Amino acid sequence: MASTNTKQANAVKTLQTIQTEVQGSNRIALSVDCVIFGFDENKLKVLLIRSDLKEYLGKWSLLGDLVGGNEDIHDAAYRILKERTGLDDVYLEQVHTFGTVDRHPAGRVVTVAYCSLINVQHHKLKILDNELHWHDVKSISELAFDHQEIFETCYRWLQKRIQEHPLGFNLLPKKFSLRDLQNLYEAILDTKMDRRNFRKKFFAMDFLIDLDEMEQDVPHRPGKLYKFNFEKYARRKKKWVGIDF
Amino acid sequence: MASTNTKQANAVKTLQTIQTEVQGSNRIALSVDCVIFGFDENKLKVLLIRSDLKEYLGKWSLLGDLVGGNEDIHDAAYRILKERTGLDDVYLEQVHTFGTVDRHPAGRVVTVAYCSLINVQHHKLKILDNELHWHDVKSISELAFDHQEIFETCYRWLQKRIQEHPLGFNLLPKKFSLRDLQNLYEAILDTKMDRRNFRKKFFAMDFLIDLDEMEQDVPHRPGKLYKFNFEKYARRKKKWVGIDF
DNA sequence: AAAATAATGTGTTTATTTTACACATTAAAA
DNA sequence: TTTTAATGTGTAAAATAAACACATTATTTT
Repeated sequence: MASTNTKQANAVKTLQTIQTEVQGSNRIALSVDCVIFGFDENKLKVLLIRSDLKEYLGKWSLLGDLVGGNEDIHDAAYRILKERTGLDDVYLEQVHTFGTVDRHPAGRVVTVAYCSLINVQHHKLKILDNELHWHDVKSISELAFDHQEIFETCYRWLQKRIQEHPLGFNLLPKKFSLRDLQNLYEAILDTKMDRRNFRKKFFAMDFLIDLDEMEQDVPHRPGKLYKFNFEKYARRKKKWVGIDF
Repeated sequence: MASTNTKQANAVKTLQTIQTEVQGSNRIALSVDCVIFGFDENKLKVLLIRSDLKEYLGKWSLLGDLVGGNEDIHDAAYRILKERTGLDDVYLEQVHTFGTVDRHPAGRVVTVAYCSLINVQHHKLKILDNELHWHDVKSISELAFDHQEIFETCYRWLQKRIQEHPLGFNLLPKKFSLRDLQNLYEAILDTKMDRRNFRKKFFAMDFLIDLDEMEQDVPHRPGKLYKFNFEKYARRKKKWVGIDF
């Protein structure tokens, strides 16, 4: 609870003083953990790796690594993604920082959780590591460290976020049908929606571009393909006040 | 961009190996910065302190401190609040972590930003530090370090958050009038609202308890006083899906 | 004491958004 | 050719949000 270095709270400090503190004994290992979501076979997946630690053998864990002393935390997250998935043009967003004292058996490690959404099809071409596995989010349990908590925080974040921002399209191929899109939302939110109202809603938003193409090789009547108009979305006038607890 | 310690990505590591890394050279100073909001004279305020650093003399900065090597980051945030405001039963929530390499002149310091909402009346009794000042959020500029960016991130967070959660009541006295509440929302969201619709909305939510008391010492017809029913709010059934970009 | 003032407190109408719901169409499969 | 299982579309009802005006009350002013 107590830190050693600021009981005389308001004395004016010199850069010298601060430097001493910053280089002092209470420096902490900082890591980044990535919760990498994918969407495959109409199920929401998360990419896990068998724990690095022999002590956690058999447990799955998030993809993480220490942040370099000279490395931006955001860069660290991208580095991990690149190393693990081979992808470098991915959606990535910081979610939360976990800083309890005993969360890591090796010592004090504070970790910053990032969420990433990737296109599994795209990724499959590059995956090469059989310690990695796409897990169905519905059957996640008993992760190593506090990764269960981190995962749950990120999953809740995704559920909320996807309702307010067009993140989900990062999980789909560039061209998708409205059924694909609805399956995605239903999988992430774990609910069923009315097909007609769902379509009406997205058409009304007017961010979908009709590609005048049809699905190929589907075992039923093919649906039309669309892509998301990110440019138009960026230019939207954002709606504002609406109190709703 | 590169860290030294995980190029052989998938080798199984022992606790020993990890410990070496965790105690290694890339440990980082971690700090917490608190964006403390208050509401006074119908204006949203933020509590700032003259920079600790002589080098930043004249600049205002957020209230922060290094996190102790054995201190939970959340505890660190509470500690700072307690030290600076004398208050310990405050609303506090983590917002974002800022981790660019050069954000602090004294060396590598990654900082976790927390937002706090406090009751200024309550706080005034305990304030004792004339290096501290409540600034109107509308006239914030040129803060020390990257605190301008941190502040703006937290302010946007508050604007969004207050529309979805009953945070705002932490800024008001326990007993408040509906006019107080509307003034609060108008100040935070920087907008005007229709009084009748505002009241209708909050009454419909049914989380306000009518105290059967009136305002005292106001230079006009006194309004009724209410308090927020946090217990009932906690038991609400939360509404769910509603896609709206 | 009366009149003027400046706020509180309330209700209705309209527009918008959301929900519920059913049938025709198309391509693949049988 | 028939069957099947999906796509594609429209409308009515309900709920929510927005626009809007007047009576009431306590204070202040005259």
